[in-house]
Parts: sequence; structure tokens; C-alpha cells
Amino acid sequence: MTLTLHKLPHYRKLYEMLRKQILDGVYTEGDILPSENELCAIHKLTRPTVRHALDTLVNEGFIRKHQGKGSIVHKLPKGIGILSIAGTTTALGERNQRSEIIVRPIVKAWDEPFMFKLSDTEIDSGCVYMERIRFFNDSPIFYDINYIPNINLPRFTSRSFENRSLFDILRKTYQIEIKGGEQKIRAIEAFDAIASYLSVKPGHPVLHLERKFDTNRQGFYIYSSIYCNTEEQAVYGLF
Amino acid sequence: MTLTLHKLPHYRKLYEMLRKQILDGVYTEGDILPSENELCAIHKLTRPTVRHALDTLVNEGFIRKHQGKGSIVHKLPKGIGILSIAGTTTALGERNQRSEIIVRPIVKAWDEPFMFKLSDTEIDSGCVYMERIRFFNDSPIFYDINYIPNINLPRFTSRSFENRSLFDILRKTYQIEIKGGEQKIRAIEAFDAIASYLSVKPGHPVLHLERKFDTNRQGFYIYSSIYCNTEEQAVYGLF
DNA sequence: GAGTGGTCTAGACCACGCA
DNA sequence: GCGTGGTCTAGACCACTCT
Repeated sequence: MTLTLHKLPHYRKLYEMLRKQILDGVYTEGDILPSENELCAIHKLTRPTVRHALDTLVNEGFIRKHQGKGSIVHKLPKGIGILSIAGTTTALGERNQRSEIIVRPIVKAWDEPFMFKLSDTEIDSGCVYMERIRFFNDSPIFYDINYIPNINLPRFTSRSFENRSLFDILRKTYQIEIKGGEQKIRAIEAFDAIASYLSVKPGHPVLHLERKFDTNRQGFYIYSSIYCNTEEQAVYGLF
Repeated sequence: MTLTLHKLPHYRKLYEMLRKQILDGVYTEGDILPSENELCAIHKLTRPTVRHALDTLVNEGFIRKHQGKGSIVHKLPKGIGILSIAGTTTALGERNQRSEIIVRPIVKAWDEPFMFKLSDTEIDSGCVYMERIRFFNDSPIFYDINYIPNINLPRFTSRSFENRSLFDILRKTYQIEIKGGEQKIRAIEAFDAIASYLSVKPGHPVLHLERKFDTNRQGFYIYSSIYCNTEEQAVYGLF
């Protein structure tokens, strides 16, 4: 579980460390983190750097800050945190999660019409396309269709994606990091294919998310269309 | 349209100014804002302060920053940005919006069971309850139920809410600011009341959001249950 | 009053995009 | 090479919470 390289900025390293400690239960709901001044002293950093790390944790919902009191660990969401998706680093290691490939990655033209506006470069390059089902506690919760521009991704289609995060592979193999994104959300009736994949009856309401991810590569975006069964677990988000 | 008071921090004033200029079309999609150093010179501020303002704009999706290029104004979402709700200030002035009160504010006990865990203080106080429909372009899009703890809110139930934001009143009358929050999202079948309010047929899929807002008052949260018709317009969010 | 987070200054060096 | 944003230091003062 050693981190890839130590070229991360200081605030990022502190962020990763505190985040891991919260996820590992070193700090649990309601605990107060060391104060900013203590963190400065411990890690030999200055307050703006420490605050940057804490601000990131606040944005991702791990802690809340209260003036005069301290940084308090927030309760972890019970649902599935797909709306925030921790745009920054390693995706949150959801428990009891596995995925099943429905359509292995293939190179093809973009669907027409496409859910987001594409640049000429994207259109000319075509996309790597794949379909997956993701399970939580052995129930199919997500059916997602992914579109990745076919630009400078050697041997991408021959890689294995079973039980590995798509974003993990992009990060580790191609140094592509997700920096943020936008999404459209609708409630729709499951049509036959969706109903079958998600084990619901046709016409059952499901969540439909259309997402566009920003990356650290200029002009390089990743697109996903996700159908989500919210019967048992709600989808969870912050704002 | 003068701002209430000038006691805002510097980064906040710069943020409000740039935000207003973007919304007013002074800068439009693709435009590059003045560089950080230019903003420093113009407003007599230092870079961390300017960067704080820009970071806030990034978090709310108004701009994207690109190293070596600048801060670029992002396209404004076409849908309804309820997932982010601009936790910080004046809610985004949606065009062609009006609301209709279904149940005027009344004091009552909390619904049982409640969608979020309540503290003893909250339970003992009861809540101010109200129901509203919100229209966009004359179509009923949101039906929302609001619960506000009945703690130190003199004359709240006698106020008029027509065409005024609930949060505006809380901010201006009681100095209560929304600082963030969390939400659960599901796709459900509209039951009869919902279907009638949102002008859809019973069983039609609608979005159901259960929200808990943090405020600047310690231990004071606001709760909403929102049903949303996503037939015409998608709900829009960032991450 | 002591400690906490919130705001702010005045510098510095680095990495990236572009001409 | 220049200007951009990204990171970082070393201080300062204020507002808030708790005791």
C-alpha cells in the first residue's frame, strides 16, 4: 500500500495521511483533529499549507471546521458517494464492491448524438468504449457506459479492468488524473436492457447520470453515462 | 442591488464582484479573467487572498484554472443547479422562477420517522414546517417540504415567502447563513400527491432529494425533502 | 484568558503553456 | 523567455468558543 512516489506537494501528503487515518478509524466521527498549529509543528509546515490540506478534507466531507473549537471528523456517508467521487485522488475504497465487464473496451466512433458537446479533435479520434456493471454487496447497483477519447492511449483496449478502477488504470498507466467535472441527473424509467442489468422490472425508476470529467491533460475529457438503482441505497453527495 | 454591508472579508468581496460580472455577462464562456497578479494590483491585495477568491469560483463551477494560461470562464449549466446550490451566498438568480406556497409555515412536531437523525434539542423544539412548489418557465419542477428547528426564530411563521428565497429570509432576518450540507438522492415513482403537484402521471419517475444544511449557528440545521420532475430539464451538478 | 480557526500580508521559487 | 497559475514560508491580527 506504499504510495507511488513522493513527489506530491506537502499539503497533498498531509491530506492523504489524514484521509487515510480517518478511513482507517484512527479518528472516528466526532473526534477532533490536532489543531492547525499542532499540525504545523508536527509536520514542519506553515499554517497556509496545513489549512490547504484541511480545506481539501472539508470539501470532500471528511471533516467540519468550527471556529474556536477545531476540526471535527464528520460521519461517513452511509450511501454511495458517487456525486462527489473524490475528484482528486485514489477513489474511496468502497467495501464489498466488484465490477463485471459487459462490453470490453473497443475503439469506435462516438455515439450520435452525444450527451455533451465534443471538440473536433475528440470526434476525429473516436473513443474507447466500454460497459460495466458494478455491484455492491452482490447487488447490481450501477450500469455504466464509458467513453474515453482515443488519443495517445497505447494498448488501452487490451488491459484488464476486472475489479480495478478505470481511474486507477488511467492514473497509474497514463498519468491521467481526474481534476473535477460536471454531471446531469435525471430520474427515468428503466428500459429493458437497464432493467435486466440492474435486476429491476422494466419501467422501474432509476437514476441516470451523464458525466463529464476534467483531467490534467489539456482538452482531454472522460465521459460516462451511468444508470443507478436507488432502491436499497441512496446516492449520497455534499454541497 | 447594493450589498447589505461592507463587512465582508476581502476575498469574499472580490469573489462577489467577479461572480456578478460573470453572471452579468461582463465575462462570458471562454473569456480569460485578469491574471492573479493583475487582480492583486487592481484590488491592492496579495496573491493568497486573490487565489482564495478564485478558488471559491472554481469550486462553484464559474471558472477553470489552467496553469500557464489563466482563469477561464466556464460555460454556465443549462439545467438547474440544485446539487451545488452555491452554499455560500445569495442563491443564483434563476430566470423565470416563481414559487407557490402549499402549506404556509406552521409549528409542529417533527415527522416520525425523520429522514436524518435529530438531536434531543431539535426534537424538543419542534419545527417550522412548510411546503412549496417551485416553477421554472411556468412548469412545476420542484415540490419541496422544509423543516426548520423552532429555535429562536421570532415571528417566523407570519412572514411571507412568496417569490422569496427561504434562505434569503433566514440570512437577512436572522443572520443565518448556509455553510454546506449533505444530501441523499433517489429515483422514485411519483405517488398521487407528488404527481398532482408536479403535473406528471402517477408512477412517473421523479428525483427525490433529502437534504440537510449546515448553518453558521452551532447545532442548527435545516432539512428539506425535495421532489423534482426531470422530464424537461436535468438537474445539474459539479464535483 | 487561552486556544482555536479565519483572514491577510509580503515576499519566494517552481512547473506549465505559449510564442 | 515570459507570463501564468501552483506551492510554500514566516510572520501578523482578529473572531469565536470554552473555562
